[in-house]
Amino acid sequence: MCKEGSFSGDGDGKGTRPMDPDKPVTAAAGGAADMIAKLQSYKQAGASLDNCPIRDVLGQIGDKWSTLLLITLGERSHRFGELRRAVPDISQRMLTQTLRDLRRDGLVSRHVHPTVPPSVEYRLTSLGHSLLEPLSHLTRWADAHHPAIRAARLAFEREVA
Amino acid sequence: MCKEGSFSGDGDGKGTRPMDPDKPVTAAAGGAADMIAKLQSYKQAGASLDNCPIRDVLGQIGDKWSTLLLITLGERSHRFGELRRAVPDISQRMLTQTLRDLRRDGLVSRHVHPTVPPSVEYRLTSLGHSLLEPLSHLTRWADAHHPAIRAARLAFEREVA
DNA sequence: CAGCATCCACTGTGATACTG
DNA sequence: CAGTATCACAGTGGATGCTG
Repeated sequence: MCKEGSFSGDGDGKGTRPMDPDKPVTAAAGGAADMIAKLQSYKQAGASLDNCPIRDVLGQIGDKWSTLLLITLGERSHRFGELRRAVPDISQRMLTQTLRDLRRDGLVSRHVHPTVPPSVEYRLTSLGHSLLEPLSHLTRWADAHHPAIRAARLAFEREVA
Repeated sequence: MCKEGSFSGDGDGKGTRPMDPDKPVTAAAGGAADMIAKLQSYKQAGASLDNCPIRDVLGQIGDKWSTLLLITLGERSHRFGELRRAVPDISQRMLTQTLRDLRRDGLVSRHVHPTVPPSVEYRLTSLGHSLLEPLSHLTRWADAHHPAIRAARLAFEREVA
């Protein structure tokens, strides 16, 4: 299993970057190599990769609604109903549940205003906010390469057919 | 692209974003704001967010095995059996299926060597390789903040109890 | 308004056995 | 070796109705 306090097995420190917000993106290959090396160390550390950070985080934000809510809350804090309207095709069940999971992981905080019609405000915690930046790299990639992916899918369909 | 940052000058009445004092959002806002603006434009473009790039990509790499395989293949190309050994707890069914999906999206290519015992080599395409970099930002974040997340989960458990 | 409870369909995942 | 096929099951997500 994964280690507790020190997440990187390496002692050289090249893998431990303490979330500098304006880190240069130039660490392209470096970042990837880092990631690969990290994975290797996980494999050696524990037999199971089930609870390694990568899985843990991706399992969460990889679900259907988390990122959408995270980004929406990244704009500004929203009330429950606002979120429903902001993400129209989410069911109220999933909104509640996803918010709960996000809250559970410390990414979102919940603030109840004791008014007569209850009013609950959700907003990103600092942790949640810090996730937006790495997430944006991914969404930027997704955006940039989405046409390529769709093209690949079409090509694949033809290929199999 | 991404010029539609209209929300930045929001000027809405509640523009006062009560921010956690320990986390200035300044630097992260660059990429993140872009992402937020993009989401806004998606919402306006189509009624459904189902097929927006973010969902499309995250839905793929958010599954249980894709990232693991992507990173593993990022190290070097692997044969089928090598991948099984490299990711011990994947079932052969899921390995096949995930590889197929990855291939479908043009992230991985498949090369059959017509030897007597069939030998198939999988490797990242350039598209797949390009995904490694943004992905590494996320894994780095995951790694760095995993303790915080686990702490939040523990705190949450206590809180509800 | 915000949220919970229930029922239900679909999909992702795994175990096992079989094939080219 | 590199798959495919079948079955079984758990988790996810949607629809609906109810509550404080």
